[in-house]
Amino acid sequence: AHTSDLADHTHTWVPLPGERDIKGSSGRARNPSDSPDETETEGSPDTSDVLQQIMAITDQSLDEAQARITRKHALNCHRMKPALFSVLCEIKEKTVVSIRGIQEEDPPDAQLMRLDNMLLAEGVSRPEKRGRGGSAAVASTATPGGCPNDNNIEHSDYRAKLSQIRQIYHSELEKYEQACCEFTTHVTNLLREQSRMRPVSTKEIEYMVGVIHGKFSAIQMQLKQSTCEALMTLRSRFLDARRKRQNFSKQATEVLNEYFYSHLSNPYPSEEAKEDLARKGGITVSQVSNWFGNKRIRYKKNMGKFQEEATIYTGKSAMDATKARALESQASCLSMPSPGECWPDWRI
DNA sequence: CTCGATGATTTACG
DNA sequence: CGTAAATCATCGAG
Repeated sequence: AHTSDLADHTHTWVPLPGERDIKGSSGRARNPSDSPDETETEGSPDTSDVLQQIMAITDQSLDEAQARITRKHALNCHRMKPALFSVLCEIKEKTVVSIRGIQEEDPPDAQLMRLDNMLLAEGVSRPEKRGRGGSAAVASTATPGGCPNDNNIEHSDYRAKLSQIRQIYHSELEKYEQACCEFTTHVTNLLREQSRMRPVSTKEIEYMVGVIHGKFSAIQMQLKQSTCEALMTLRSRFLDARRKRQNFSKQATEVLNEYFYSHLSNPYPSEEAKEDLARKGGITVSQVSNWFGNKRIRYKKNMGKFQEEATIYTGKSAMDATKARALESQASCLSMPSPGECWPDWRI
């Protein structure tokens, strides 16, 4: 009888003779952690259209204004003009819609900051200057430039697409910035022009400029959102790809099995051994670790299944005669239900 | 398509 | 941290 007084919970996984494998009896409810909403929204489709329309309208307005410039001039020189102007001033003073409530725009700022942070974290955002919205607080956490601890070399594909996204992002951003400037100039000129006809204070012009900037920053936010979406799509796709499995090459399997079966008594390769195996097999160290983890557990679970494989690979490297005896004993208990002492005590 | 093999991920433990 | 164990998700042969 196994004196399993409080059978220590250590990982000495030598199965005791009497114990059967109680597999799967701890049925755990799987949590449906799937995110079924993988919306495939492509880039920023309509923003540039909108922008174009806005610009078109502006141009149109300007053209019309120019077309009627003669009439304006006539109006300007009309003798009643000063009187009318003052009347307008008077009216305006009475019905003054005070320009307040300019200071909203804060609620969406949280989201904007979130997006910005994400873009920054992903390296899409350059350390660009951003004046608006009081987001100056976010600064110094970002790694400036360097960031040499990027350990994954095999991400070149990912990086390529990332830089593509970044490029698109910046070109679009620049476009918007430029459009914003142009539009602002247009409006400013327009208002200045009209200020000769009706009372328009510089303060109001500034306000309008502020409004315009607000609108454009909203567009920018849309841009950022689109970029974030693209980013997330790319990332999820890439992570999925990482999860996607590709069988190792024959060479890798060979090398791994060779090590495993020639170190059956202690199949726990050291870090150096792992590196060596990784190099020989053309895989990464963590893949080696994964492989050994899987191999150990699966070998233990069903040793009979690996008999053939074992003989193959032990025959190959033939070196460890002392370890091979473990194999011999296993061969005798082929498909017997008591794998008991067949197990050497791995892990000393 | 099914189904076992298998690489990767997650969870829990010391 | 590294590992065991369970589980996921794909591969690949039939």
